[in-house]
Amino acid sequence: MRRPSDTKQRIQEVARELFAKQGVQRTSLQDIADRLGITKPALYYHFSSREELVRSIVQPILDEEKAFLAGQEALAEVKPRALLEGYFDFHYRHRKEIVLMLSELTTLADLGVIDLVLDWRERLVKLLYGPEPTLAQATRAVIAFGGIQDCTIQFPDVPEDELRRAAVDGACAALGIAP
Amino acid sequence: MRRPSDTKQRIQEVARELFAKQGVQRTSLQDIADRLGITKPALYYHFSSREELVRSIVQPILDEEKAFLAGQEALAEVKPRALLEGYFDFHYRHRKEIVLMLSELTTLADLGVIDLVLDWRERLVKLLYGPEPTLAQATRAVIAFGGIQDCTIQFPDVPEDELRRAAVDGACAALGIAP
DNA sequence: CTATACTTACCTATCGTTAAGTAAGGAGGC
DNA sequence: GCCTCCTTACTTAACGATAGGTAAGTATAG
Repeated sequence: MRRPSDTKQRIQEVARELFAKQGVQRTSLQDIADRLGITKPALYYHFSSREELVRSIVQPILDEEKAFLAGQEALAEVKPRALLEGYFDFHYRHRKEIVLMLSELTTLADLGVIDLVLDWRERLVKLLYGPEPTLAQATRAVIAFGGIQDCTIQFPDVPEDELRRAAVDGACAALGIAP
Repeated sequence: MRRPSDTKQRIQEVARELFAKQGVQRTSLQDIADRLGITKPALYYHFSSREELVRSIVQPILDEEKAFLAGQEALAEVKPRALLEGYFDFHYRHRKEIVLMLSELTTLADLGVIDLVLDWRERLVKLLYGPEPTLAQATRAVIAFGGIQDCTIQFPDVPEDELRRAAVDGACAALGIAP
């Protein structure tokens, strides 16, 4: 037996980097292989297809968001500020991958990302305002959650703690609840 | 002489539709030509390249946003609510094209769209809070403007007037100003 | 006759993917 | 210590499909 290599992880790192920089669609397997100093078919030793490589990067994040939502829904009572903070933390942690997901939604349509994102928004609103929110409530929620997400992307140089406070305060103001 | 045709406009209509539905990158010239019942090289009679076709759809919107911002900056005094309403109207009017721009930012990197969008955000913040906004002010602005944009995309079935009131009210709340 | 608005045929480049071959190196028998 | 075997981790070569793009020819209407 030969000892295992860390090539699979390195492929994912390079893919993440290139996907974020130049887009999923515009990144060819050749680009990734060149960057690693290996050949294109070598990628097929580690991933059965290009799609599997993309999925291996995106899927864990989708699963984590799913788990976060399920956890919040299981609570007897939702605390809005805690929900917003959890939402911020998740999006801050994965901001790079989230940028690439948002900036190429159509590419990831095969993975069902679009429907998932729409579904999340709906469930988040319901967590705050119950099953039949008014238009005013729904718009406030879109502004608050969308705004938090935007903030994690928009201010790369601000320390996490400081940004979390500012973003969650802003979201609270949009929702009309005490910070 | 033969009379001019409206084919050029029809190409743009079909392109807009397909770009929005399946993405810019995933839409080939063949797709567009097939949909119109003409051949691929016929597109080259009306547009010198694929990129020129894409640009012909995106550029007018970029120009309009630029003009909107310049107009607001030329005002002696900026009225926040009026700024938010103007921002809403612009984004509502072009929401289809804006979806395709946002959902494929990397594809449009050649057109400089990413830098433009970042520049706009900066100028919008400065319109509200002057040249050196605090972090709290900058995050509020991102939440407010990003939120308005999200609302124009998120609620396709809500009448424009109703949505404008709800979205702008929500943005005002995020900014902490009277609706 | 001439400009318009195409079509037909074809080019080259690149894509994801596969088949087949190979160097490296630990495991097990002797 | 050495040989054999098998797995790991690749490489080389090539495939078919499809992309954007071009050159040359043609039907139509003023």
